[in-house]
Amino acid sequence: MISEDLLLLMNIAKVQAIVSRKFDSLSAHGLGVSDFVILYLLHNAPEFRMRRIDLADKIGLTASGVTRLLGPMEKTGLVTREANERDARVSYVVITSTGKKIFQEAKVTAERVAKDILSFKKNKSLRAISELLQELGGNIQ
Amino acid sequence: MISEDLLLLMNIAKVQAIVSRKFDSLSAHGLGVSDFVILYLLHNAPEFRMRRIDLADKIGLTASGVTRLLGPMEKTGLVTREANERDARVSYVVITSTGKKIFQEAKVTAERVAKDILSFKKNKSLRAISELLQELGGNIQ
DNA sequence: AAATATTACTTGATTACTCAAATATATCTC
DNA sequence: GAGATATATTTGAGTAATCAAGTAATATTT
Repeated sequence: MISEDLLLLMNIAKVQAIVSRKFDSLSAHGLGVSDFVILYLLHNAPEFRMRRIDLADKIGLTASGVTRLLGPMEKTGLVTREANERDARVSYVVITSTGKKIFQEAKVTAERVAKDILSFKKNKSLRAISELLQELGGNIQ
Repeated sequence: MISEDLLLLMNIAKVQAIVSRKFDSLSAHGLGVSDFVILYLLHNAPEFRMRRIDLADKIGLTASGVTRLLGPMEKTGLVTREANERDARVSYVVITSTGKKIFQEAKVTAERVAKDILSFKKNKSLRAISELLQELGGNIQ
């Protein structure tokens, strides 16, 4: 009927939909999942800054999507904007100290959710992806 | 800094974002990814019909989301609505012959995209999920 | 150095969802 | 069999993204 490849990709989509709803608890910190990942990336970036385009690439969204996400984050003071002296097209995103603080707080929540989702994993070594997806609710066949 | 579990989930999100953009080619058939999956599930369901709630569960979305998706699909004649004689709360979704035809056409496209995305997989046996995600662009660290 | 192409980013219009609440029906409990 | 609870679905309001097109600056070609 349908290939294993296509099935796998449909199941990744399903798992992601389920998982992203579980991360709704990040909203207690005023963050969506993508906001959290952005803060994570900036927190680990050299000088706490990245170009928008590199951020987009790293997080797997389009430049447009990143622009939309950053708007509210600038407004609430999680990140700021800084120009590049050599190239006026570029504007860096920099995480603020508020951003770092919120990230640390949200990380606790996110880790708890992640642990909860993957709790069945225990000490077994890494399984094949389809088994993992199966256990995560990816059971389209 | 951050657990492997959380990293894994962030990478699933990233991969899904990348993959779903690649499936944009389904729009040539007037479908989004979720529309395609709905048609697939109905196509394989007994009597080509499912309750909305079961569809939601199977696809991994909320009942609300399913309602929103089905509206346009009813309008374009891919599916119809049928009542349950025993339980007036329930309305079945049934795939139409048009829906079946469009599904078969879209399946060709979807299979091509899936094959393209997973082409590197070749005949190797299933790899561990993080390696797979890595190859799919899930390289957040 | 002028013309062309490329890159970084933003914007307008749209889609695909979410949650919380509402509605309607069915099922349980006493 | 009346009242309380549970289930299936829809709706209102909002969020998180998309693409295509636009702007502005830089880099490349001629």
